[in-house]
Amino acid sequence: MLFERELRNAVKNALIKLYKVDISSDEISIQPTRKDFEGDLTVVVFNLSKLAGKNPETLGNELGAWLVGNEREVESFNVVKGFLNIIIQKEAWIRIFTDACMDEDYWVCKPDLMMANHPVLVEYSSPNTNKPLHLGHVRNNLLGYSIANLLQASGNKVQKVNLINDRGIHICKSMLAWMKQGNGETPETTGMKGDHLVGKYYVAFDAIYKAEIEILINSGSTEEEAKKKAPVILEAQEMLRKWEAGDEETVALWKKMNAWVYDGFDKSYKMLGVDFDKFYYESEMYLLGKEIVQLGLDRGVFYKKQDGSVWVDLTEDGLDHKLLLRSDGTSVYITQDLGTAKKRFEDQKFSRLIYVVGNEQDYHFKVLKLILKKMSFDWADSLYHLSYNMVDLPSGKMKSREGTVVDADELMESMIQEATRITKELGKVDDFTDQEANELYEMIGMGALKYFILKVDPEKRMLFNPEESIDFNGNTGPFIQYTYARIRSVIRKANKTASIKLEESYSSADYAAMNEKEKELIKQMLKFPFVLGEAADRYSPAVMANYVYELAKTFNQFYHEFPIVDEAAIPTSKFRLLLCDQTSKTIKRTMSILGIGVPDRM
RNA sequence: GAUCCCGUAGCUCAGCUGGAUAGAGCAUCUGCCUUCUAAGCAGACGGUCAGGCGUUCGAAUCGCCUCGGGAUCACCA
Repeated sequence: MLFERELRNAVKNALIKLYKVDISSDEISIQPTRKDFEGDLTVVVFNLSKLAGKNPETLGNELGAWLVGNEREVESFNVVKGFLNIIIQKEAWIRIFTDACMDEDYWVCKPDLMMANHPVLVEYSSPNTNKPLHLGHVRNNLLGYSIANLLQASGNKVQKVNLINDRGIHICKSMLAWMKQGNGETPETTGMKGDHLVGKYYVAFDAIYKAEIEILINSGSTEEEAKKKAPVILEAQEMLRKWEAGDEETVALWKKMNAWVYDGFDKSYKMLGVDFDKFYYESEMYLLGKEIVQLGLDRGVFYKKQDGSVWVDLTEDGLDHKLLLRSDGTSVYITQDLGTAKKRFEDQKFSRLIYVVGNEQDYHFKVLKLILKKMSFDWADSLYHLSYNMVDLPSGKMKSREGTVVDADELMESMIQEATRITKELGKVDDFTDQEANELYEMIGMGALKYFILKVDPEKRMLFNPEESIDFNGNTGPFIQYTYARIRSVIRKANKTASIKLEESYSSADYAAMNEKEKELIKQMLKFPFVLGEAADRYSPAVMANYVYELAKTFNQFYHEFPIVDEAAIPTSKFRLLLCDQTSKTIKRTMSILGIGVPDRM
């Protein structure tokens, strides 16, 4: 935090000078002063009072007096119940703020050139190609995209990658059902989005499957047997074998239906505003696992059973034995991930590899990392599983097969419709062209959705109630967008006057009578790089979301209380205009990390 | 059964490596548009921070236990 380090050192010196007590500076606790007290920074003196042999009250007063006498920027102090509140000179705040306004580097972390050849890989989205995206994927995509932005903004070179699960039994199920019931339907003939069309047949497969299971059960099979013996599942498995054998017809159908899905995903990604630097396909990666299995066997980390299956013993790490290769020689899920990780390191020499994957796979990634460490790849420690929690409905967990999923496309559509309705009702777009208005509806609707999801800490499970629409008032995306538009509007107004308009440079001597709200705004803006750092460390866009909300809120209070453009008070107006401009920039910058756009008018 | 995550206002969520009287929004109620956008501002109401024990000058935060919710532990992915 601003001034924190300086104050820490000053307190350390004071303790030496006053009491001959020398302690390490991180034993000194400094925090921003709470709102209800006067001050900028607060030194907690309880633990110091023991060392100095003074009671907290006396120590606070003596320390405060010393700081005022010896530190130029400390203006005054007060002591309340063992808390030493320090007041920093207004001039210092203004000077630092105006300097920061003219210094891009304050707000943007320059990329570290040393690390340019060691990018951070962020893997996210990673959908299956048998059904459209749902709300869970939305959280994944928004988080992944935003975290990539976050890391980039804090100086990393970032590569966004999407590992598409395009092969396996699930896609065979859709293919099979389409062959049986599709009558040659395509996205073109039906007008359906490709991913939804394929999803329709995935559901159709399940219906056939269930019906067959029931018949088998009625004719005396147990449920377990029936699930294994149903003709349609056997057909799907046969299809998978054909696919692996490269059967032309099967591969052609697979390519055709996957292409439909990709076309659909493209549209959803575009609407979500997310993108990728590179796509990987499991169909191209799944064989990589075998190499690593051989390597593990060579190194004696893995072992082979009689039946030919390959395992790793993790019991000494408190886990179990884990299968790495089936007895028939085919690879399992984790085998692919092992191979893929190794290949990625060889190709990219990443400094970090971040997997944005739901917390139901915590165990998987724990094992993945552990195995790589056992194989003594030193980059294994650079793997990080960004484990986010589920989105729940009031009825509980979303389940594809029970039809209780919230479809991503429908959700986005309904958000935009809601934005349209409210915007029209408020009469905000009477002078907009149709195109401008539509762009605005989309920006607001998507802003509401994205903010709603991103403001929640990734580790926490969150609840979405489809019955209640997402708010547009209060702690929401539109509130922040509105604040931005409001500021831009003020600046447009000021720029019409010759005397106040926004200028390139600003001399800090113009305004000394800064009020409390102005100071609060300045403090919040100067906090930006610290907040960014914290958000990046914690991989948490929620930190940025909560920050920008606080900033917007503070601005609105300031806006309400003080006139900005006033030709009878030009120096004040100019200073306030600078505050406005910088607030809007900070809002825009933060929102863009969240992947949310802000409008000039709304 | 074992392991991991979570439990803060009626609802949805903040609360950083322990610090002052636990904060927002929504909902309910009350004010404020003839001055820069009322998607706003100000106020009221609302809490045994799941419960207990412990560590500490100080615990929503750290440790242990109990209760409640969820996830994972496949020759599935």
